[in-house]
Amino acid sequence: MESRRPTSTDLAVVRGMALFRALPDTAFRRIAEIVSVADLPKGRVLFHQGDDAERLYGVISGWVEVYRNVESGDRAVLGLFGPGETFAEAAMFLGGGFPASAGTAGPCRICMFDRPAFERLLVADPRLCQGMLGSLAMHLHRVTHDVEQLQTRNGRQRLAGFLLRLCEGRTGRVEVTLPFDKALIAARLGMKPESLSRSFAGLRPSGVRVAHSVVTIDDTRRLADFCRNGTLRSRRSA
Amino acid sequence: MESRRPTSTDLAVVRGMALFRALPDTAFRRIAEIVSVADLPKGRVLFHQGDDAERLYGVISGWVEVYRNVESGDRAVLGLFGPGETFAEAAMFLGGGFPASAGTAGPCRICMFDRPAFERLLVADPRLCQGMLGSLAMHLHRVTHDVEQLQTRNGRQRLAGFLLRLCEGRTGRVEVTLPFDKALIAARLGMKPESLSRSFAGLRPSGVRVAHSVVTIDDTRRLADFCRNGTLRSRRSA
DNA sequence: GGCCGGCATTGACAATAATCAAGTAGGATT
DNA sequence: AATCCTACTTGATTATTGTCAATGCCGGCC
Repeated sequence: MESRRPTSTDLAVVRGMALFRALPDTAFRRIAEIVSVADLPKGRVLFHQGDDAERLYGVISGWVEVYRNVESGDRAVLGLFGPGETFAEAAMFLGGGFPASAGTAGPCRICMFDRPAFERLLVADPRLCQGMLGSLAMHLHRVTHDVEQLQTRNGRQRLAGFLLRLCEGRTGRVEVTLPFDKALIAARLGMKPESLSRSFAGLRPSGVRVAHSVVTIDDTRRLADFCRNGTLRSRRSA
Repeated sequence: MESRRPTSTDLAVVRGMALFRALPDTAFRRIAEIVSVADLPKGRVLFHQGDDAERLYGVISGWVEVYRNVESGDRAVLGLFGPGETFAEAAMFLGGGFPASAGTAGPCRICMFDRPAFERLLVADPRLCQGMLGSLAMHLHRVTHDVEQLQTRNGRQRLAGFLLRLCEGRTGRVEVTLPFDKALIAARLGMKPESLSRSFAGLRPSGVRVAHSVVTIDDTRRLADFCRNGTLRSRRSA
């Protein structure tokens, strides 16, 4: 993988990462010295599960997919990471092999920190340590949220939740563009592509229409309601 | 909740927790000074989601259940913690409210660390910080594993995996005792109690028999095989 | 012992999702 | 324009799970 020094625009993104946000400028300068970036096309593998975890990664632009191949042959998508997000912190911290694989879900620019250099900074700066704790805690929350979704919601509801997160706070009538392939979305939501198609169809009564990769949501509140209560009936609750 | 000072046996368990394992004795003495323990009956709530995260918890003996109540009325069990394990680290570190609730899954003895005192030690000792990072990383792995299971395996397979973990390395013909209610196991595996019953029934052909809370596994290898490959057919793979 | 209550199982059915097999629609290539 | 390819959709069928209702089983309690 051909890597190069970061531009100042790249550095601006790195500066905003949860890991480094709390650092004072002087400490961040050390970080800036050890980061390298690379532009990658879609479908490139960053690391395989089992590889030595010798790097920490971050996304400058585009999306990265973290997944595991299970023995039975299929793939569990554990996370999708976008601009400003870091991943593989835990693996790098624990050392040993990566517990999962990662690859690009589209063309993207990533940044990397070599383990030895990063670790030197980590032990030397308690604030970086705090940042690392914060990052891990956030990842933990996110994954925990996935467990909750998988345990308590059906496919349609999980898709509704996914679409609503794409809205990023906008409400009412919203049009969003799916940031990656539907097959990947399906895997991310823990279902097969066929089921995703049918789930989209099942959301039509809740005001969701799809054309190519553009999704129109008539009313985010209505969709949020469906996400919670399942079918269109309103009764039921604890 | 009536709490008291830890006995030396309690402290031995605390000493072995991943959070503190790497600390030298002198540093651990500080920890020992701020820990308190409490004996609780089954069904006691430790904290509710939303409560101020003012404590870090650990289990001395028994089992604690961490769960979330979702709007639609049902409950997602996010984790079960046994002797020597800590939980709520992330919440305590991030501050704010607990993202989930916790309660005892049976009679148990827990230990607690108040946030202000613990945080003072945390910022003062990089090794404690490392321990915290290690703990969070482990939790992250565990939860990630749950996502993988939920995404790629059906109920029977997840139950098989659960039983195998109860075997703790023993192989061949093994007899295990379920450490808590079946309703809780069901919730933990992301299914309804009825489905758990049927899953147990479905594992009979793979050499699993249940009586009360005692499960007999004819051959762990056979069960592990089922856990991977699903049905009893042997074909298929990547 | 007989009664009661909680947990657990079973049965019948509906809902949800996987599987297998065609089909369709774009986009790129030639 | 004809083609090919890939991503996606749809249809038919089976497998898996949830739901609701009924029952069984065991332990505590009178």
